[in-house]
Amino acid sequence: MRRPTLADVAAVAGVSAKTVSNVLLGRNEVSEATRRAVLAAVAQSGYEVNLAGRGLASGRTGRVAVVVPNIYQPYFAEIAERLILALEQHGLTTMLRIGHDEAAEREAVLGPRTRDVDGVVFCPHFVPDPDDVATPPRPVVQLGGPPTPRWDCVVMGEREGAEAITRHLLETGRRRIAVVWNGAPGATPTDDRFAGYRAALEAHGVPHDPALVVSGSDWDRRASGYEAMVGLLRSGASFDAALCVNDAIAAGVLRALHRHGVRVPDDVAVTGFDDTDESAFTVPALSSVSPQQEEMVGHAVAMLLERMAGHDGPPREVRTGAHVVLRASSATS
Amino acid sequence: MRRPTLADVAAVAGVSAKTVSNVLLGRNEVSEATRRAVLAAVAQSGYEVNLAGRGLASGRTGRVAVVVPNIYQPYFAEIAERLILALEQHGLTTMLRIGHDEAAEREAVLGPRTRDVDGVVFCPHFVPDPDDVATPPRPVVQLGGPPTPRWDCVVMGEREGAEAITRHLLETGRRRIAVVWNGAPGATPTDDRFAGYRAALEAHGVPHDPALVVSGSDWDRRASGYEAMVGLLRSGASFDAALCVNDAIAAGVLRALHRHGVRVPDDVAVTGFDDTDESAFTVPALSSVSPQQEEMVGHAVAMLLERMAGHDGPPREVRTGAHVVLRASSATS
DNA sequence: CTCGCTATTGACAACGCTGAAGTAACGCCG
DNA sequence: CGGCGTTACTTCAGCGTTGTCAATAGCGAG
Repeated sequence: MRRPTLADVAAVAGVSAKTVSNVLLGRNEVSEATRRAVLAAVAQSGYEVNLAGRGLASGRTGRVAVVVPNIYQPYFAEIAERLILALEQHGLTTMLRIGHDEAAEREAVLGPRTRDVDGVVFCPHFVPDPDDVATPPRPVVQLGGPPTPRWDCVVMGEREGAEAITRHLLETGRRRIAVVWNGAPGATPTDDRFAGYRAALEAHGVPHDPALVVSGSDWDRRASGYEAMVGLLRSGASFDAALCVNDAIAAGVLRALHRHGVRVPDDVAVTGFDDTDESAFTVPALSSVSPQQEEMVGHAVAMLLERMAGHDGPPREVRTGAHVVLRASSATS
Repeated sequence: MRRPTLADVAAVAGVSAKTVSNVLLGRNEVSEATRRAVLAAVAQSGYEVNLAGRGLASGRTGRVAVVVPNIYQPYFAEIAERLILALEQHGLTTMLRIGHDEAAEREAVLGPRTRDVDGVVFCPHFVPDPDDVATPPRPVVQLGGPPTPRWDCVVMGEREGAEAITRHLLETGRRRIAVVWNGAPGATPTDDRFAGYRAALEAHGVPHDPALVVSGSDWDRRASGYEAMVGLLRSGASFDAALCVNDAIAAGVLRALHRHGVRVPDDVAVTGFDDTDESAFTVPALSSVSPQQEEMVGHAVAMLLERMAGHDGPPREVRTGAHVVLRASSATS
């Protein structure tokens, strides 16, 4: 049995195909009586629009690409899930693209393989080279990371959040704060967090010791935090806190400290970032910085919809907040 | 500047649009010289196929829906990520659908909103009612959960894995094994795991105590495991092991035990399931059952591709293995 | 009663691509 | 050398929808 088309519905309702189309598109130039008749015919025949046909005729696809570095990290998984659901609310389907490495990420945002989408929401892991970034062929909204003046950006309070949690460490008496990062600061989307850390140190007149900055080989994996912390312990450096770039890294750090008999928070306070579901369940529970994901996603979707509707102003930047969530891992020693 | 079409490429190459199409589709009725000329013209003009047009003409979309209950759980996140990448290898793009609740899951697999896809890969969380399940309007491959005789299934060794890890607990002297589940056994896709547990008990002549079976309110969240274990502790039941339905639940259980001063593994051994990235980083590290995800995904994609290519045999069932990974949480007390 | 306006609806032509079917040109065989 | 199968390509129609614009009806004003 053939899938019903507009023409079939039209025949049932006794109107033209175009009128059915108008009803389904919510055009207002349809009388109430016709609308009802058409909707009844649609329901009766089980009609569902064919997106290929619509796409061809209208030039829009009803699809949006969401580009994230991965989804094994709860932070990105949550973002992606929220985006999928929010976009679905607006009748848009999501094409999830994984920007594993720099090339994949670039390709997903700018390249032709992400074809036939009306827009892109982009959570960067690599920092796009500003000179290199061509104007994308469709609306792009960036979520997180340092803002690019190339397209609309939603920025969480990365700097503020990092500054606040560092301040918390300083105020509870920590002075030698190790930094466990996901790459050399200066080339990651988390540079703003690092800047926040530096600012807090400075405000407290505590010198920054580069020897306390470490990073693992594989960004964002728990194993990477573990490895980095083991390296730091072996180096013999002394420290009384570990500021981790995110919760996954912090989980690895906690494990490394536990394994080496370092007590948390008694000997070393540990903090994470992102306040993922996991942070409440590590042992001890992890202090973290909570971004306002709901709000971030809302802004991103709103801006993308505006752009897709034709808004053509200059790139915008929306800032959302972040607040510190204190748990046992950074309690006063 | 208008996006180039087949006709534009054809003009450059000096052939008909259909010939360009043939080249791009890999049809073999094209001479080598023409093929080269066409490919050069494609490269020169920066042509990219318009999927709406292709879809309309060919009746296929090049899209596949992947339905998972959520992606905040690392297990499903990994599955989804692997599927996306594997399907991409075959030129298919993925529409990720979240089957939050029973209705959403049902709708995503069978319903019309998952429209315009050539096939579906489905990771069940709810058990579809066999009588209720209509024949889906497109190929479906199920990944995990109890197999349905309705479509192709890839089953991991759920029963065997659960039996093996329960046996391990029994062999290391545990006798009162609490079961922390994600719902009442009998109505979840993890029933096979429960059956494995029962089988192991029986083989060892250990009686099953229903009082030791608990489950939290919100399946699969760490908080749910925490809550369930707190309840069990309060009940005053005595037990020397906790068999958890998955790693997330186990993480919550570990936390609850830690909080109540119960030593793991000395007083109580804890085991998880799925061997997610997290399991190596809990304190203590979590024994778990590792499914062979790579293999599962490979089978699923292969079967789906066959179906999409028109294979029309009866539903098939592929079984993959599972093996126990021992870590500190279940070491001999 | 007629004109002109608005509100509603319809006819038609795309949109870009591929399947089916057709057409040359070529080589091979009897 | 004519017929025939094969190869390499082309022509044509149509997939299901929407944008454009024309057509019609209804209605109030003059």
